[in-house]
Amino acid sequence: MIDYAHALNEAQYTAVTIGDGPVLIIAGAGSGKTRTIVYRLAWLVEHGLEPDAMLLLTFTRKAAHEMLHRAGILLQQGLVGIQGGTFHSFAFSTLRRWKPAWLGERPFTLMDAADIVAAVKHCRDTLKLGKGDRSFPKTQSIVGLLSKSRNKELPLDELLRREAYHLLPHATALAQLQMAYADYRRDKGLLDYDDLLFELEALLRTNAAAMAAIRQRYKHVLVDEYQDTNLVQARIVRLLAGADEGQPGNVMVVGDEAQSIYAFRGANVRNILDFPSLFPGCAIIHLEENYRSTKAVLDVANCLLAHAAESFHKRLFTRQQGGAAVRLITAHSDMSQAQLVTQRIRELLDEYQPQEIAVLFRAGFHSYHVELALQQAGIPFRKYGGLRYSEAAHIKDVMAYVRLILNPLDLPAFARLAVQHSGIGPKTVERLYAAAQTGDAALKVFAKFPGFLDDMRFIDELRAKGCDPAATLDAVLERYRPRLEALYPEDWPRRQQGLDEIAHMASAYADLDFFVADLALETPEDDAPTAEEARITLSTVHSAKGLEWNAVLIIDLVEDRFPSRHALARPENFEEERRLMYVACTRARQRLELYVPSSLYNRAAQGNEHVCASPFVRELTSDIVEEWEEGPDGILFKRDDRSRASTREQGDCQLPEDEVDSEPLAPGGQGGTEERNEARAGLGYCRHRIFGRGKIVRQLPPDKVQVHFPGFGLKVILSEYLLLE
DNA sequence: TGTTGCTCCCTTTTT
DNA sequence: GGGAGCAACA
Repeated sequence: MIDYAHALNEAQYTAVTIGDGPVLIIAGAGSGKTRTIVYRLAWLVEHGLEPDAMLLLTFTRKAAHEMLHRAGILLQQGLVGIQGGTFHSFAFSTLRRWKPAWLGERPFTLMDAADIVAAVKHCRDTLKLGKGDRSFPKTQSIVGLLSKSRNKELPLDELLRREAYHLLPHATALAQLQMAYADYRRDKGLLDYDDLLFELEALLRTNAAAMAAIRQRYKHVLVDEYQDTNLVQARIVRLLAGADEGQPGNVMVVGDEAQSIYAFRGANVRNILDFPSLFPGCAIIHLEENYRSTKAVLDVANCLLAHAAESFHKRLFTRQQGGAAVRLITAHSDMSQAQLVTQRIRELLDEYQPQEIAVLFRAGFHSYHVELALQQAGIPFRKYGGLRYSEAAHIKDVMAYVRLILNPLDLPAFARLAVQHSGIGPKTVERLYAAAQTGDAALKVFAKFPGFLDDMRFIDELRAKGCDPAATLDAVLERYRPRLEALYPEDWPRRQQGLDEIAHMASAYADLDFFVADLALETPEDDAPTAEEARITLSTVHSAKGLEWNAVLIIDLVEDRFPSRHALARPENFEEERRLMYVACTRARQRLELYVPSSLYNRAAQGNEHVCASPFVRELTSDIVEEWEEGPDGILFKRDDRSRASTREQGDCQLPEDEVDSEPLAPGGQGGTEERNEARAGLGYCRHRIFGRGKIVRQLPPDKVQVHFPGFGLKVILSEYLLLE
């Protein structure tokens, strides 16, 4: 038997050994949340619950695997049968078992990000929406809006009113697109990420047999990162627990509202706050002691939360005293920042294993310079977040074959293959696709493109053979090889390696459709269990969620980057950036270093552009961070307290609130101003200091100017001297 | 009419 | 580095 009382603190012990019924665990960063879930799984098994009667829903598949693995070790037995994974992967496997009724006999395919973009673009082109209109949003942003409207469950026009006021003139067109895109998926048997969740909910509500079978199977449901669930996910939890039928429900949810960082995709903090009222009689347990970080790290984290608009009534505490001081490092530029980071990592490598070091950043492309510098220094790294592995062109090509084998109606895949043959463009694709559906009339159109006809025959053969995933991938790779060499004469061997990796992964699957779905649902990074050399980690903060390292370096802590410039439009977005910064800092166990470049290289300006330090950094007082600065010779030196005060004044671009005279901007107004005059300025907005980019609309004598901030939907009068640059 | 090639512009976060 | 738009070519 496991000695639970000895292994856990009091609160953790209560959580692990609590009886049936709903439980809410509020777990601060580093408070042993994973440990608690792992022991809970083990405890349930020790107390007679069959492993396959548990459902563990986590934020990434990796997290689920990790927890199941650790619970298995505790119990000294493999935990066969526990269903663990993301909401999306659980939805996929459930829907595969109980297909949505509207599909009839047709197969369905899960779309990946690229398919969704291609589909929406197709709809946009077909409807001829926004042709030649530069103010019409890009396909990518449209995809984001459509998904957001579903995730937040707001009608599109309402969403636009709230979050994209400037797009209101296009509301009708976008609504049209939304419908066309829905029809498109329905016609072709395609599901996007959001469909998975809504179809699962529909299934649980309407298919009594399926519901009964699922309820029969899962006696306990555990949900991790509950603060990042959206409305439909919360309803799914309710349905699974049977709460709608008045049952108490054996459901344990774990989360931390201070770490909610997915509001942008519809996550709703209300879910965790409202849990007690939705599940009456639920037990609430707080895990507050931090076991991860030193006091120096927690001081910084607590300082960030203390400045939050919403109070979290939360301070992390630790018994670990002191620790290395948190360093705040100012570099000349993003280039020299990369050099400093690389140099510092070299030093840290004397002290830590590579896998104990991470560099974190707000957006994927921010790490570009650091990647180069590390490469030159010969320091191996692995990057998470940003551009995905499966989004590489050659991988998409190969997967297009595979998808067509599964679902002949998959238009994005069909188009992808077709346009590779010369002479086939968008119009011909449509004719070919239509012909392919009707059968015999096909040959005439296809005859002009024998290469493509061959492709189709090849696909039909493979479909008829019904090969296993490994054999299918082998056949497709062999066929694709000549094209790969022709397309990428320089680096095809590297790409071939990636393809071989994909083929290897496929061999772990019995069913092709699960393989395709998994590729869309999660980046296959946790591969390489081989004796590969250890690497340091580069990661977006979002992808670093739930992970921890001994040494964490956060880079590009400047305005417009962290917080992201997109977060300036609304105060609540700004608050999410703050929580994101909090998440980033609390990943560190022993060492935390914050890097602030004073300038960023700007290609358009052909030079370095001065940038202000992130407002989050400016909040940190000199008693909790140790300040270092890059000297003219590129060597770091420690700054004394007095010099700090003056640099802070200089870096602070706050505008006194009484200087701001703002009026809401009429929708559609002020489109396409020719003024080349760009201004950066700060203006008081609510209680926050928010900075953005605006255009000078007109000069107002003697010393004021009117500036339009598209991001705010505002025109403001500013004193000229307050403008930077 | 449809395809291909060229240039300009912007670049969040994820299932 | 990729998407969108525009102009030249088949």
